[in-house]
Amino acid sequence: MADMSIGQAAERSGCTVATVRHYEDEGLLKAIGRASNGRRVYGWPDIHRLRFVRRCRDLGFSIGDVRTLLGAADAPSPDCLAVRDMAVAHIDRLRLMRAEIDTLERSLLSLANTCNEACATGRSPACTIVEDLGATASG
Amino acid sequence: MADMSIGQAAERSGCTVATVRHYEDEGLLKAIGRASNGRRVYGWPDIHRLRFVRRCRDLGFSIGDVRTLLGAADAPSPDCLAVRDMAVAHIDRLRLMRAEIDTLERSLLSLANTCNEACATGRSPACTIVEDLGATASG
DNA sequence: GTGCATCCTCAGGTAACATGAGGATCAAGC
DNA sequence: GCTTGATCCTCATGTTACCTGAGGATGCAC
Repeated sequence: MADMSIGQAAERSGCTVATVRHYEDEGLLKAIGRASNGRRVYGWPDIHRLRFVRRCRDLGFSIGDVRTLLGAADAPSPDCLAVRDMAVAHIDRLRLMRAEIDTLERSLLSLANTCNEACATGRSPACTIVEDLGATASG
Repeated sequence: MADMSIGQAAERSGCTVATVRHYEDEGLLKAIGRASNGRRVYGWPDIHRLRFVRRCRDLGFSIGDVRTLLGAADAPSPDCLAVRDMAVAHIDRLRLMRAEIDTLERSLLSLANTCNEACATGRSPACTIVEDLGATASG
């Protein structure tokens, strides 16, 4: 069950083959073995590491973040506090993103309503949606 | 007051100089005049167009979207319904993004709590945040 | 006339992979 | 043994929306 191909490693870690190679290029994996024919050989520890990276990326961490997290996880006594701090910092980033999204949604809704009211049955010269899009204000 | 340099155009449209040139390269601006010394010359219509593009980008539309929007706006009788449809479609995208952010935030919060509870006073071998990050589950 | 700011045109970098070229190898079926 | 299709390899380029820098010309103030 050990000694998997890159295709199997990709499937079992939830990555694409290209992504697995990319993570290796980025130095996120420990030395990957090669068979005599030159093909990469993966074991379960590699699969777990790939899943870790994949999950961190899904959580929105950058490759650089993951490098740091792996460094913390690889340490003799993992620095959980550093990991928690990165998580907390990332939560703050997510909240900012959500606030921006909320603002954008309100702007777009009022924009769309401009058209809904003026053009209930079709195009109307009274619709100002195009001009509104060009307005200077920031919403 | 007309005949502005690219620097002035950038300042008045809320873009950087590089971005103004980029939008021109992307074909989002109508033909920009040149002075005898080869420098670009902008008028107010160009500034308005730049603001339009900038605002659309801030609203999250891609350059391709903006191209479509400009096409609609440039038409003899602007197709406001097409513009509204793009706005509505974009609102849907924003809502999906927000849902993902909410999920990520919950994951990260429970992750951080793992550490908060186990390591109130410092690192603790009881903290599972590092292993939790590597967990397979997606929720 | 001496600087410094601004402008010009390429060219290459950024993030995180995806895609494709061109070629080798493997496993299955006949 | 041979063909066929899937998988693998490396290397190069594409994607998005710009940013940064090289190398050089110009404009404006003192």
